[in-house]
Amino acid sequence: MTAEPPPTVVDVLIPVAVDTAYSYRVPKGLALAPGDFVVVPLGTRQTLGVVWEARSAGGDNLKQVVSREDWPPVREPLRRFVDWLAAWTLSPRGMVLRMAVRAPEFAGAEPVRIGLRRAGPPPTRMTPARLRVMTVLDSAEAEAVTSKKALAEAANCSAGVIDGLVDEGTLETVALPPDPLPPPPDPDATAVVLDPAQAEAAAALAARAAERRFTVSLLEGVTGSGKTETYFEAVASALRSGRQTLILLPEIALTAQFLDRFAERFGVRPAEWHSGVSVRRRARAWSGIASGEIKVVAGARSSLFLPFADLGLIVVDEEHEAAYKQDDGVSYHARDMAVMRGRFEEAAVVLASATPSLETRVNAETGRYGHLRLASRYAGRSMPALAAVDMRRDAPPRGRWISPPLAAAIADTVADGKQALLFLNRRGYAPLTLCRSCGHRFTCGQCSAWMVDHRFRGALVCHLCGYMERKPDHCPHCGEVDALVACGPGVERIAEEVATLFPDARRLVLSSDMPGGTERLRQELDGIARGEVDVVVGTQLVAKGHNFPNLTLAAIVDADVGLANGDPRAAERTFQLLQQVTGRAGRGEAPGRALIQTYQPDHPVMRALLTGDVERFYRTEIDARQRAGLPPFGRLAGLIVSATDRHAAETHARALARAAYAATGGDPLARAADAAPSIEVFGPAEAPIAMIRGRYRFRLLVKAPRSADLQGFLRRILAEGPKPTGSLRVAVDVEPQSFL
DNA sequence: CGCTTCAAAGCC
DNA sequence: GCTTTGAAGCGT
Repeated sequence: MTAEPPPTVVDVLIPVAVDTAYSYRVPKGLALAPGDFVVVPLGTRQTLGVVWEARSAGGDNLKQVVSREDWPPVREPLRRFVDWLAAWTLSPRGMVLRMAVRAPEFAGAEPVRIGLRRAGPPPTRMTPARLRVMTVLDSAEAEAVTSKKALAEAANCSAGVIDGLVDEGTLETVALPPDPLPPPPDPDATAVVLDPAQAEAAAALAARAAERRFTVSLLEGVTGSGKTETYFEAVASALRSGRQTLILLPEIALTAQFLDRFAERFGVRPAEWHSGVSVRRRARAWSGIASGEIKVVAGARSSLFLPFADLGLIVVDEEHEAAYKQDDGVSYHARDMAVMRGRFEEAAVVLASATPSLETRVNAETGRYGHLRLASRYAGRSMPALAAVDMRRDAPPRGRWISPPLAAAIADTVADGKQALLFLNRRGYAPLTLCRSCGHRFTCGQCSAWMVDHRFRGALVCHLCGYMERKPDHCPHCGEVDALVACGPGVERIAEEVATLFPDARRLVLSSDMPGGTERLRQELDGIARGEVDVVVGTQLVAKGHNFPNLTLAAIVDADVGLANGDPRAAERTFQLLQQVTGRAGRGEAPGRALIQTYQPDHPVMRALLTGDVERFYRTEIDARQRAGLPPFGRLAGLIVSATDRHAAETHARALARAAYAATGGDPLARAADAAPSIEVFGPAEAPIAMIRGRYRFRLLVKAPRSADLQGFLRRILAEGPKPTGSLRVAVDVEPQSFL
């Protein structure tokens, strides 16, 4: 048996928008294997890349690899995942690799932390601030080494005082070793108490997590059934077999509350991975995950690309959440990609939700996924009592939106020292402003949608394209002063109504456009959980996987919003959202109730919510999907055209639609249900335009009965259709479906 | 004829 | 994605 000759040529995938791996010559004395991080020349610059393939032949006229980075290599399952994901989303492999290597790029730059310790006699000139610093240092342990910032904080002085002491020679700086990693989560840290239904599901999941085999399970449990505690037992099982776990959460659900719950069960918090984590901590986490020392990561969708050494379990919490869809750059659905990552890693995947998506339900029903159910609430707690308020009969006074029955319910709740949640999926004060004198409607100059009154900010904002202007005091059309009227409610207006009705109640408005970003939002959510608010008025983000133990009333201000917006998922989304919101009530000791204000109490979505006949709702929706050939039975993809110029985006989208119809032999710009034999294209007329991060997006939906048809078709129109120019970009977003 | 601007074409 | 390149636009 002869030893394998060392590779002389390597194909290196580079994290830029290129699909092919480039070949480089390996310099003598450098041993390279697939997965190794390398620095290679690219054009005039040098860049980081990953060895994708290694060969031992030819390559004389190639450029040479510059060096090898001493980082843990990208393991084969992750490399295959990158390849697969790129093929599935029709994006360049380099762009997918980019998502996996963004963190280690910072790793090399991790700054050394500076600590301080006593080094000499007290300063000649002692001041109160200096004395405080000395006291802090003396009271600390023998090796009193802290960071400068921490020391300054402890001594209640500025960092300048400490610098002064260093100059005097009283203190000296030392390079701190990196903080030792916290101990691994302990599967036996606490005695676990589960009710029989939970215990049964937990045992099944734990068994799968111990199997070292790819499986997918749907954990479907009503709100408050203790899904989290149940899947924690799968985590414990993975820990016992020494394998790692990834818990995927929608970004917003990654709160202190979740981490604390984890810590209660396992003794320590899991490693965190989301946009709010600092570069240094991310670099630390990255290497800990790659080395296998970090056992459990709780992360947002970007954590799908982490370099796990031995991933045994992936939990996707709130699997139905639309937030799992990544829509810029590479478009992917994190839940589905989690399933595929699990497949490549031979890991168990658990999808958890109270209101699973239709495609996951179907996958469970057909036996492709395992199906575990928790039908009732944990610890004998009951589901909230549900009631509809028929707005045709119990109408609120003119210009008000809180009906008398709802107002009474809020009054009872607050009087009882409990919390009430008013849900309305509409940001701002009022969705429409018009002039009482001439009837002029304020519309967006850029995209003709209604301008939404944001009274807190004193502005009119277009929710479609983001255009914003100061709110004028006179009508721009007829010049009349003080004639502008706000029509309809937004959360701000509901909050105003609450203030009028209950002046003494502590109120909080939560909506995604709130200043302060996700960090502030997390704090507010934690604040509500601590009972610092009486009445919360919020948009959909209050629906998301948060536990408010003191909340006993959940009310839907207008349940009909979103039912008639043309989205093929409108009914499913509305049902999921409202079910999640009503499920917020009564999670603690006290029983909860939910009120649904609607003008259509007989609508199937309301019926399902009110009667709790979820099965019938799913049945109806799944049948409708099957008839329409939509996912999970047919395939749907979006061609997303985006540009900084609206006209360019629209024109290009139309041209692409034309190319698509031509390719199907169909009739351009008509809904091609009958014209196209196998591919159906919904043209731009059906596609909403939106502005995200300064770019107009136009979406062209393409429908096909089979995945292969769709992939080939998209490839063809992308190759043969009009080429995007300038700032125009085209991305492909494949809707979730069964792909296993 | 030079200088700026902007989109297109490679990158091994 | 980034860098180079080359053609078009504009002014002297």
